[in-house]
Amino acid sequence: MKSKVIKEAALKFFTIHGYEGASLSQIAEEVGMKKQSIYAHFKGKDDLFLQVLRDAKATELSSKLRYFSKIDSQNPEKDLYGFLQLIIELFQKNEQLKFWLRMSFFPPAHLSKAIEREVIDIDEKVQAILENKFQNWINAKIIVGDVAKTPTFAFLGVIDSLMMELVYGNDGKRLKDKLEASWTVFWRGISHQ
Amino acid sequence: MKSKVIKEAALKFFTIHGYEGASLSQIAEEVGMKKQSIYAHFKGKDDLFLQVLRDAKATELSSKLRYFSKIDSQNPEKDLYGFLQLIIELFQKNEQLKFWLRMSFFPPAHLSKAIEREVIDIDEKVQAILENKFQNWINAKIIVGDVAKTPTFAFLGVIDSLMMELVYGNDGKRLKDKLEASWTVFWRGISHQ
DNA sequence: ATATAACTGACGAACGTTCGTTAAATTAGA
DNA sequence: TCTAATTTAACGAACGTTCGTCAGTTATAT
Repeated sequence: MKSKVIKEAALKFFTIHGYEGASLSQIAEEVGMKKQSIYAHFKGKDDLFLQVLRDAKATELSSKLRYFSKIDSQNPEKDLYGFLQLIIELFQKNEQLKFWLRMSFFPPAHLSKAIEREVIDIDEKVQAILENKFQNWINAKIIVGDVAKTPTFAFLGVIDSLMMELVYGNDGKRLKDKLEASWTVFWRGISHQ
Repeated sequence: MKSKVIKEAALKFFTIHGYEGASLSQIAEEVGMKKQSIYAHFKGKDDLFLQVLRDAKATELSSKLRYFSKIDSQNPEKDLYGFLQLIIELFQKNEQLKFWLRMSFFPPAHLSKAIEREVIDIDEKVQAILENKFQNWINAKIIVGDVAKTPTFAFLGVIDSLMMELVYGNDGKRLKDKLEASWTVFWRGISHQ
């Protein structure tokens, strides 16, 4: 109960200030208690951080898996663009994806190994799903190409650029323009014409 | 002279640990002196950081401008792919681009405004150059499209995804694969066929 | 001799963490 | 059901350490 509130505050400050920049006293103050009281719920700063990390991972993974299981996979144009919109939605609905992104690329040094493991775990799962779907679309001659790896990696690149735009600031116009441009060129690049 | 060595050490630790995670004593030890001696060269941590930031900005901007002034702009396939390779080279030659990337997206909170100004400054310059070149290529019917903004933003997206891959780790194979995939799809997406 | 750059020493503040204590909530036994 | 024992969650105080910073002093070099 209370530990959930602490984790929410921790998520916020870890996201804004990073691991080193976020202090337990800040987090505790946000919740309305003293920093010592955090130790009644967590073994220390690392423990708190890793629990926040694993929560964020679980949220992100389940969101993506749910999306892939929901779609019928017969219309790549709709399915893939919908996936990009899902990411935008995830980013704006909660802070977990932004936290995840920050820690994926700039982890606290003494926890980088543990973080890397979690990141690779998600990345491989998503990549495998996408590669499978692209292979089916190629076989069905819905999109062009011979190996599924090319559109998969290119699409992962579109996702990366979208996330960079999301984290960059909240210029909604610019986000929309860049997404539209990347998507237009990407789709033209993998579809028959 | 010595302040250059200090800035190099500072660049290293700011890049690895971020502003809050990097300490003056670490930096001084790397150089072989006491942290108090840094104050003979810089007014404080912020001053050191901002000078490192502006050095990184200058390096990045001049590298990119030099590239654009060097090419003949008659062969977009070669020019654009060459620009991507320039970025890889910049990333591996010095740490400044990685530092720049980290601080662009996750700046220390109390300096975020000053950093944002510098980032926008570079971004706008590069974007303007690219947009101009793309417009010329469109007019010469070398690439498809009606408005230059679309390929420009899409290419900026490819750059973003490339940088994410560069910062992600040093799996050279994966970097090569993702770059090749993104480039293949991007080029097919903007070229006649 | 003057200026520059390094040093030692010390400062207040903040950090994460541990301790012992208190008060409230929960459980156990009669 | 009433009481006693236990657990939980918060607290103030303090720990040792590190942080960035400043003042005064010594060494180096022009």
